[in-house]
Amino acid sequence: MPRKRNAHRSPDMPTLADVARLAGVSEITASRVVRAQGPIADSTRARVLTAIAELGYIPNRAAGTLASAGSTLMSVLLPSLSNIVFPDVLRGIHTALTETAFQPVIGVTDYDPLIEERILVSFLAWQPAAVIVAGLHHTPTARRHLEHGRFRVAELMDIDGEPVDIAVGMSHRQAGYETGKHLVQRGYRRFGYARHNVTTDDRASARYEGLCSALQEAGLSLVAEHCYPDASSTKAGRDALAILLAAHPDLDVVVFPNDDMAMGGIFHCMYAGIAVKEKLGIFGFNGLDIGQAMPMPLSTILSKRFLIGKTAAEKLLESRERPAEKTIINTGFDIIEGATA
Amino acid sequence: MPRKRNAHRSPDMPTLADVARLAGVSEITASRVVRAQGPIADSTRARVLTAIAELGYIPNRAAGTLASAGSTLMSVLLPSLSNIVFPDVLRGIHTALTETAFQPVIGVTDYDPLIEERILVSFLAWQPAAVIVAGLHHTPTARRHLEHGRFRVAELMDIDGEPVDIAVGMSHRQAGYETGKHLVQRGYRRFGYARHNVTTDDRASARYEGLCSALQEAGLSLVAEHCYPDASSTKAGRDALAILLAAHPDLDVVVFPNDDMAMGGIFHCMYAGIAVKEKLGIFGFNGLDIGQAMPMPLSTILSKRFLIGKTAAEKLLESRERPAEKTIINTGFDIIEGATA
DNA sequence: CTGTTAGCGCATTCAC
DNA sequence: GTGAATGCGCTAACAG
Repeated sequence: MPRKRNAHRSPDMPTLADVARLAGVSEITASRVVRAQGPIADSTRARVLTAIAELGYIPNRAAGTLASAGSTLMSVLLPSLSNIVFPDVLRGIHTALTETAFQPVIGVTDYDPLIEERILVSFLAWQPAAVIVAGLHHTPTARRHLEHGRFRVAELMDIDGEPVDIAVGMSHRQAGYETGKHLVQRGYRRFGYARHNVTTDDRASARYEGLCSALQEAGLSLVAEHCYPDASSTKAGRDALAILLAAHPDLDVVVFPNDDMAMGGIFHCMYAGIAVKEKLGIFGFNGLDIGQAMPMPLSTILSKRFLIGKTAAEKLLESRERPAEKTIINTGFDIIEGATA
Repeated sequence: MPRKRNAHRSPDMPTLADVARLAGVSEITASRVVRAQGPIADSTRARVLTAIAELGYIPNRAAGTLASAGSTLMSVLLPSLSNIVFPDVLRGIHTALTETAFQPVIGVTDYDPLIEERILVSFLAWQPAAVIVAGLHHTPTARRHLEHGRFRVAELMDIDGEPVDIAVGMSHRQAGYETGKHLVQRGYRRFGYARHNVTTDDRASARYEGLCSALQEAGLSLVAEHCYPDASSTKAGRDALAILLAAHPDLDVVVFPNDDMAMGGIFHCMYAGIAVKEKLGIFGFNGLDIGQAMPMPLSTILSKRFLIGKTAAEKLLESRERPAEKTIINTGFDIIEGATA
C-alpha cells in the first residue's frame, strides 16, 4: 500500500496540483499562469486565478528553484550594518529590486574575508541569481566560487582592482588623494590622522594611502596619527582626537576615516574650546546627513552609497548570463567644503 | 533514448550522488554526513568528507527544503534600514544565528502594512523556519498567514498587544509616560513636541500618547507641537524646533520622537545661542551612541535594539513547533539622564 | 551503522 | 493554447 501523499508535512498547504484540479486544467497550465509565461487563453487564466485566490495558494519557490535550476534570490554580503553606509547601499539594492521577482538575502561579514567565504558558500546553496559583495578582495576560495558560479556578481564600493564581473563604486585612493590636495590648498600644513582598528577595511586604507601621497607631492607628511583600539564610533573619534592633540598640540588639521569619527572630533573641540577650522581643521568621509545638519556643516567627501547599491542591482538584472567583458562603474564622489576645514 | 541528466543546467555542479559515488556509499549516507545527523562510522564520515572537499560539493538547499518540507531561512521584515534602530535589531538577530544553520532573509516594508503583507507572502514561498516582523499591527491577510503558517513567529519592538506567537520588545506607551513624568519632576512645565510624518509608526504614536497622559496626570498638556512634513532626520529635528520656537518662544522643553531629531534640536540651539537645559530642555528616544558622545550627552531613553533582535532569534530557535501559549518578553528601557534635560 | 524506495512541488521538453 | 511524461537533488521512512 502506497504511503499517503504528503505524509510528513502539513496537509493544508495547497499545491499547484490543487489549483489545477480546482480550475480544471493541467498543472503546467496553472504554472504558466502563476509565472505569467507563455500563451494562455484569457478565460483559462481567469479560472486559474480564481482557484489560486480561493485556495490561498502560495507557490513553493524551493520546488520552482529545483525544477528550473535558478532562484530569484540575490545574495548580498556586507561588512557591517552598524556603519550606516551599508544600510544605505541596501536601500539602493532594495529600490532596484522592488517590482521585480528578486529578493535580497543579507549576510554580514564583519569585515572578515573568512566569514565572507563561509557565508558565501552557505548562500550559494540556494542557487542565487546574483551575488553582491563589498570590495574586490576575497579569499582565494571565495574568489574561485565567484568566478566559476552560474550567477552574476557585483563587487561594490571599490573600483581599484580587477572585478569578477561588475564593479560599482569609487576610487578610495583618489578620494584620499583629493582630500589631501584640497586641504593643502586651503593652507593646512600639519596633518594628523585618526584611524580605527578595522585592519581589513581596505577602503579606509586606500584613502589613507591616497592622502599620504597627496601630502608627499606637496612636500609634506603626516605629523601624527593615532589608532583607536576599538571599532569606529563617534566616541572613538572624540577620544582619538584628544590623544592626538595631547601629544601634538601643533596640528592644524586632522583627517578622520569617516564622518562618525569626525563628529567625535568636533565634539572634542567643542568640549575643549578649540575653534574648529581656524585653530583646527576637521575632515571626514561619507557625507552623512547628521554632519551636514550641524551648525557648522562637516567638511567631508560625499560617497554615493544609495546610488552604488541601486546601480549594481539594476546592472545585475540586465542579463542572467555573465557578459564576456567585465564592467566597472565609477559613481564618483563629491568634496563637501563644509565649515570645519 | 533517455535525455541526458542535467540537460538544462551546468554540467559541473557536483551533487550528492557524485559525492556518494566517489566515497563509495549511498546517497543517504552522504546526506547524513552533510547534515551531521544520525549515526555514522568515523571511517565512513571521513571518506565522505574527503569526497566533498575533492569535488567542492555545495549542498542544494532548494532540494533539501523540498524534500524535508522545511528550510533554514528566517524571514525578517523590518520597517526601514535608514533608521539605525533596525540595523541594530538585525545585528542582534545575526548574532544569535551565527553558528546555527539559519540564515536571515531581509525585507523592508517602509512602515507600510500592505508592503509588509506583499513581502511576507513572497517570503513564505521559501518555507521559512521562522518569521520576524516589527510590531503587532498587520493587515488581516498578513495576520492570517502568520497565524496559520507552519513556522515560528516573533513580533518585535512592541509588547502593547496580543502577539501571534512571541513578542519581544518594550512598552512604548510606558516609555512616553515615563518621559513625561521624568521631565515634570525635573521642573519642566511648558512642553513642545516635534513629530515627523510617518503616520504608521505605531511606536512613536504610543510614546506620544504616553507622554500626553503623564502630562495630563500632572495637570499639564502639550503647549505646542509641530509635524515635520518629511521623514525623520537630524535636519527635520533642527527645522522643526526652529518652527516650534518661532511660534512658541516660551516653551521650556521639547520632546522628540527619536535621538536623530533631538540632535537636530540641539544643533538648532547651538546655532541660535539657546542654552540647552537651562533655557530649553531637549529629550530624545533610543539612546544612540552619537548622542552620548556629545559634550553634553543627550537626555533620552535607551531602547535595547540589539537585545531585542538577539532574544527574539534565540527564542525562535528553541523549538520548531509553536508552543501552546504565547510568550511576551519585555526587554525594558532605561532613562538616560544626560545633560540636555 | 547503512541502504532501498518513493516522493517533495514544480518547470522543461516536446507533442498535439 | 494546452497537456503528458519526466526528473531536478535531496531526504523521510522504513528495513536490514
